[in-house]
Formats: sequence, C-alpha cells, structure tokens
Amino acid sequence: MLNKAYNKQSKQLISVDCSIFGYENGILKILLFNRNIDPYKGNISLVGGWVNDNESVENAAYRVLKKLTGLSNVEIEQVKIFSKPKRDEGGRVITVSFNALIKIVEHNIDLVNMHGAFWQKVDSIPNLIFDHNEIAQNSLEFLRQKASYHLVGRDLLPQEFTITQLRQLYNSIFQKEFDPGNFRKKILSLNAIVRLDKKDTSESKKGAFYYKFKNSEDITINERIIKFSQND
Amino acid sequence: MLNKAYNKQSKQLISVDCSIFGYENGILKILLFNRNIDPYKGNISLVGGWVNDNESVENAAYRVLKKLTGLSNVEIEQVKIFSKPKRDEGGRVITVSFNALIKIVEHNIDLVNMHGAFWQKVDSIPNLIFDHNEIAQNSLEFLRQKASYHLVGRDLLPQEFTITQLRQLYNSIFQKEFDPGNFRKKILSLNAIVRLDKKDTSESKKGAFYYKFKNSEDITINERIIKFSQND
DNA sequence: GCAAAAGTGTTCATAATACACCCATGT
DNA sequence: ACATGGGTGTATTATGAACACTTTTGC
Repeated sequence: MLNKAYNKQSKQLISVDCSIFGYENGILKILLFNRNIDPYKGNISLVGGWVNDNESVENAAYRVLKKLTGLSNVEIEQVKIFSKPKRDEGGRVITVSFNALIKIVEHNIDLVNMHGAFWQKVDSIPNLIFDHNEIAQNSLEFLRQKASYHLVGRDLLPQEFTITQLRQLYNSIFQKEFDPGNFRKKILSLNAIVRLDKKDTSESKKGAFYYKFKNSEDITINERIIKFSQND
Repeated sequence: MLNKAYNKQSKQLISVDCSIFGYENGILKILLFNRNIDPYKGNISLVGGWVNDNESVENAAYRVLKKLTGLSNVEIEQVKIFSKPKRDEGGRVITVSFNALIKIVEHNIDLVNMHGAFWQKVDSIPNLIFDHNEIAQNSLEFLRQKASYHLVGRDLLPQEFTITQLRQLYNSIFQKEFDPGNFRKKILSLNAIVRLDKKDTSESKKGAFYYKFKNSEDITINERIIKFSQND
C-alpha cells in the first residue's frame, strides 16, 4: 500500500452475484431470480447477496446458494469483479460474479420457487437488472472456456451417466453437435471416467453403458478437450 | 439480491494489488514495494492502493500504476479477488489482484525509486506481507496461462524486436528453452507480427530482422501457442 | 575459413476430423 | 428384418517436437 491508513479510507458495499448453471432434458439452464418484492419488484436478476463482515466472498456465495437451493458442497468459482460506480442504480455496489454448477434434480425446487427463482434456458435470458446481462454472458463464456480444458459434468450430470449424455451436455454448452464417435474417443482418452457394469436402455435398444467420474484426485487433464473459439 | 437493504448493510475496505511485470536483459521481473514508512516499515509487498468511492477497481489499479511508474495506457487485467477475513493483519480488507505488463525502459525509474519500489526477478521473490506471495504466485501462473493462448510481448518488448528476443521472453516466462526453429515457425504462423526492412546486428553477424506487432484489431489467435501444463 | 546466430527443411509421432461400418435388440 | 442409437475402425489431414542443414558475415 502506498499509504495505508485503514481508518481514513472509505468503505464499499460488496455483493456476490451467482450464475448458477444446471442441466435438464438436454438443455443448459441458468437460475434467475424474479423479484416479487421491493425494491426492483417485477425485475429479474441473477441470484446474489451481500458480503458480510468476517466472511470471504466465496463464503457469501455459498451462503446464497445454500439459502436458495438447499445445497451445500456446490462447486463455485470466481469469475470477475464488476465495479463501475454507476452499475447499480440503488447505490455504489461492487459485485463479484461467481459460477456455480448444480444438479437440478438434487436441489430443492420448493425452496427455489419460494424465493421466486426459476430456471431459464441460457440461450433465452431475458432482460435483467443493472449489468446482470453482461455478467451472465461473461459467466457463460467462462463456463465454455472451462469446459474446453476441463471435463465438466461431474456437477451437472447424475452420478451415473452415458457418454451420449455427456456429449449432449457438451452440445448444449457449446451449441454445436459433436461427432459421437470422435467425442467418445476423446473423452475416453482422458482417462477420467470409468465404465460400470450397467446399461441405460431408455435411449436405445442396444443399451448404453453407464459411466461414472473417477475421483478428482485421480484425474489429470493437461490437454485441450474442445477446440473452441469465438468465431465458431 | 435476496434482500437489498443498502443502508443496513456493512461496507468493506477494498484495495487493489498489482503484479507489475517487466522484462529486462532476458529476465522477467516483478515490481515490488519496499516499505520505508510505517505501518509495516521494512516489509515488502506488492504495489497496491485503496479503491475509492466512485471509481472502478480498474481505475484504482490505473491510478496506482500511474503514480508509481508515470505510465498511463498500461495493459491491466483482473486476476482474482482475495478476501479471507484475516488476510490483512491491519483489518478486514478485500483485495482485487491485477496483472500489468509494462516496458521497463519506458517507465519512470526515478518515480519508482522515490516510492521505494524495485524490480525483482520472478524466480526469486522474497517474503512478502500478508498473502502477497500467494497473490504474486497466482499472478505469475495467470500470466503463463495467458501467454499460452495469447501472444504477449507487445507490452513488454520494444516496438521493434527480433523473433529471438520474443523467444527469449517466452523462455523467461515459462522457464524453459523453446526450440528456435519451431518457435519461429509457430509465431509466424499466427500472422500477428510483420517483418520490417531492418536488421538487428548486435546479436549476430548475419543480423536478425526486426518485427513489429500488427494492430490488435488485425490479430485473431484461436489456437494454443504454447503447450504448457503444471507438470512440465 | 570458421564460429555463431539466423533462418529453412525434413522426418517422425501424435492428434483432430470425417465418415464408413458393425453391433445389439425391441418392435 | 429393420430401424435406431451404441460403439469401433480407418483414412486423411493438421499439428508438434526433434534436429539436420544452409545462410550470412565479422573476425
């Protein structure tokens, strides 16, 4: 610090805003918050909350997630900080955006409904308050970037899943169709999932083997999974 | 916001801490701040400052950089937010870490000295206050990640440079020796630099052509430049 | 002429892509 | 028996890494 006078320095309001992603019926969705109370009643926003004294921003994000979905042990990740002085019309608020991936089937839908939240397809996000559209877009981009270099799915798919389901998840994230054969070979080459002695026969007569993720500790992925560029 | 009562919510102290990287004599360096005034006199830290009312965190980072190096128009980038409640012994401070790349030759060395700052090789960063070692390490990792997918150098090298100089910069960032022939081919294939009709004869009898960067608008790099993994 | 850096070319291994083809089975 | 998704194999091309070789020029 050039001049660290703690008590003379003005303080700021800090919030977290979470882009909570879930995957359902082959579609990637984001959890949005429909404000049925003032202020900003009738507006839609990301799910957020204040950062309190004596807690980290991660802690605040966990708190918000727990309150809204009933889930603890959610994977969250810092994305970016948004701090333009006028971004929040209610006052000067600096917000930290987080990404969270959750299994829609496991969360507490009643809790979500009770808070006036709802799941929305990521390709049709409505107008949100403040800069939340920018934040959500940035978060989606971040998720794509992440899915290009890490195998996502552990936090979005059921514990046991087929490679086709994993591919459809990737299809929905990147909004493109991956070749079934090549996708399968690529994923298996990562050595990150193991086949179970069990088939899903709901999608085909032949049946597709279920797989599960190995423990994260046993996975090391140092290569790109998906070649993805803005221009695709 | 689940419950947005602006005036009831406690505020926090926000700072920025910059990992300012420069490149000199084939060595990647970071600008550190030697505190010769209280508090924390005699301790070494990253270069930082408070975030004031009515300014973005980026603005605060620019302000700090300008004050210390005399440079405006510096490339900065958000890296991560550090917010553990006890990270700063002087009180609860949330800090946003930034990376900045500057040309050491162009900055104002007197200003730097006057503030008690100094350049240090990135591979021998001393003990820093608080969590600044973690921040610096994270920033270096971030820079490597960035250099893997974007051509860095525009902000670190002189306007006119040889491919060998660019390679040496990459050597210093990744702490490894890239093959001269392969590196040259890779870089040229990116179509991001143009050859000038001018040679640098200081390093060899034959002389090496100078190059300069194209305008950023004219560059699109969608491929990996350097294959880099933690395990290298 | 030779040392030394600049720059080009060649080879081999691996990875990405497109796509043909076989497999299993419920109807 | 055939349609359908599951799964494997193959051919082609692109990329990466190692390294030999050629160029230039000051000494």
